Amino acid sequence: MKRPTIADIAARAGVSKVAVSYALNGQPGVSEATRARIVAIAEEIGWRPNSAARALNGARADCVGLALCRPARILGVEPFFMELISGIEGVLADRSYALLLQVVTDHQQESEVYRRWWGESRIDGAFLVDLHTSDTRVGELERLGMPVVVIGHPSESGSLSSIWSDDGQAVRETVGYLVALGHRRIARVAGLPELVHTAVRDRAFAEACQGVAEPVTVHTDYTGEEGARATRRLLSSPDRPTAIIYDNDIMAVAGLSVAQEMRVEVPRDLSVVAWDDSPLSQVVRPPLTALTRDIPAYGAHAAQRLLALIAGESVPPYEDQAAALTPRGSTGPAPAWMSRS
Amino acid sequence: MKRPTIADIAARAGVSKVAVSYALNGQPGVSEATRARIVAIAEEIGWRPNSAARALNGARADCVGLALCRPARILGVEPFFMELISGIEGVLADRSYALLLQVVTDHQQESEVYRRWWGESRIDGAFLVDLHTSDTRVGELERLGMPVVVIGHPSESGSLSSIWSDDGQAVRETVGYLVALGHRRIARVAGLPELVHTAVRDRAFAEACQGVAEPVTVHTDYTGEEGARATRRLLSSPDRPTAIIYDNDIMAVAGLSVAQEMRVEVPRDLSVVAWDDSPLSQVVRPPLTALTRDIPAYGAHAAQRLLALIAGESVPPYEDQAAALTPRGSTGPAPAWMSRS
DNA sequence: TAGACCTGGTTACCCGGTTCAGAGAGGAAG
DNA sequence: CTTCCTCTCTGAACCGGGTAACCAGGTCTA
Repeated sequence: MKRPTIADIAARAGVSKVAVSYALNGQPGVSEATRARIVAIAEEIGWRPNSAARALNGARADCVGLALCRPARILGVEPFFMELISGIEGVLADRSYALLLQVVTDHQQESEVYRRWWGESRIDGAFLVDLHTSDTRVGELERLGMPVVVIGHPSESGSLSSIWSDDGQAVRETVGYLVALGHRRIARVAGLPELVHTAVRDRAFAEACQGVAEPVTVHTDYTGEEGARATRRLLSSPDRPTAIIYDNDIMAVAGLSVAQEMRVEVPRDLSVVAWDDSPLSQVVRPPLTALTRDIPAYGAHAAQRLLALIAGESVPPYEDQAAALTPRGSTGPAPAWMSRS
Repeated sequence: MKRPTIADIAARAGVSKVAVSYALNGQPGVSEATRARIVAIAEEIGWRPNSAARALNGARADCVGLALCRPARILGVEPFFMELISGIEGVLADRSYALLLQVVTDHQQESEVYRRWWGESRIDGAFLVDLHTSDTRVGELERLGMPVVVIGHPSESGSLSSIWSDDGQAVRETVGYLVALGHRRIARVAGLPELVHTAVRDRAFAEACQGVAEPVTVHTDYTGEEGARATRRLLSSPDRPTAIIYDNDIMAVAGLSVAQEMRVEVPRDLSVVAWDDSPLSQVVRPPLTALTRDIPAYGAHAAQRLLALIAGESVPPYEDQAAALTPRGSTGPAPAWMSRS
């Protein structure tokens, strides 16, 4: 049971291969009657174009690539990537584009994967995520000449097209809110320091606190364990913070547990803010005040841009909506003892 | 800057295309000296085989497919799939296999995606997950004649190869443990009832409780909200359960919050068990007793089997390790008032 | 009535790599 | 000195589509 080809259809319809090709691609050159006959036969024998044969003629691969360079244990925990992927998928599926995915262990391997996929014409373009400061991948991808959309800050994307959201804005909004509530010692449990968006948040955080609050930033690897450890250390310090901003929700939840374990009541003694909202933020007690972003939409925009790029359009950097603060039960006025200190 | 082809290499080396093909594929038919020269040139100009051209000759696509049929919001929350995928990736990456991923909205679309990928010879095989009772996809895939590994119970996999783990065993172990702790009213907040593994757990749960405890099962859609609602209802009933088993960890965490909100202390008044362990289970307070499975390993085994199947080997159904109970702080002896009831 | 122009179809060749049937060259055996 | 074999290497065909160029016949226009 071989796969049917256009030659089979041509034989059945009593026309040449070319007529079949034109008919099935909606090109002019065949009568409507013949076209209908050919389409009916194709339908009947379940013909599908062989993507390899098409690709050979320089056609699109109808596929884009994404290599993820994070350890599996973090990937599994952070909803961010799955949400991003499902957003990307939503757009790709409409255009029958597929997503080629590979988990890699380091940047060198990641560049190699992209080079291979592109070299083998398996993909028409790719996404680049988790930008590092002075990222080697940017240069490599620029050299390939492949359409790429960087999901990250344009300042580090070189000549590649990028999509980003203003994390600084979100930081300022959050700090402003906490300061208004009377908080003067605010800590941030941040993610990996080598990531560009961590650096952006770090800087914005320091600036936003300038003159109104004492900022403390602790870097972690995004896992709950490190989030818990950082929280324990922060809450044990003599001038402990009255508010903590966590760079993801899993760490915020971990921090919340540590606070409970240390008899620090949230939000009475400590306010907690989580970056990136997920159902998780809402099921814990108290529900977490969170920086909400529509991540699937973010992915969808990135996908649209990549497809436009592949179609040959020029795509300027695009700033997506910044995360917005969604106040819930985990934040409140700074504790009274603050004034005494 | 066109991609180099074997013709370019042939021209440079002063030999025919055929010699180049043989040389680069390690086939006999060229002298070692020529081979070395050709390989060196290929290396130098950065040649990569065009996968399309290879596929055209009936070669493998070096790619397998996975279509996920779950709403995005659930995908993002459940670590299961990301962990499964990273396990699959680990094996695929070693053999330079890629994973083609698509999120679909229903089974019909899913079958269509597989049919297209296979028809277009984009993939050499696929995984099938989230089996339903009397699943239409099984028949469709059998008809395609494509190598498929079903991640689910063999009884519903038809003639397709399958990999599964004995959820019944895990249920029995958990119920036995709870009964030994004195629990007599045990509830289960289960997942989607149409999924085969939910049905398997349902049955095993009913059987395990036979004669030793009163089982109650509530079905949900795996989200925290429904988990919370189910918990609220269970804890409000006059003969409320003293232990609840949740089908995933997000619902268990939600349930834990509901218990706290209702002043039901865990584990004093209520024991909680989560199915599938994740860092999340360990960061909440108290840490959750969980049914631990090595999901990445599960995915890895599935991938190995699929590759074997593609290689033409016959692959019998494979039973992976059952989930093992990892007791933590959320389970304890049944409350004293139990004896009065 | 001749030339230009559509219509519906064909032939020929390309894409990049694989495979198969030989063709020379060189060496060993008879 | 043949004959035969082996080792290298090549030309041609092929995989399944796409595309350019062309051609026969009918229609329109000058």
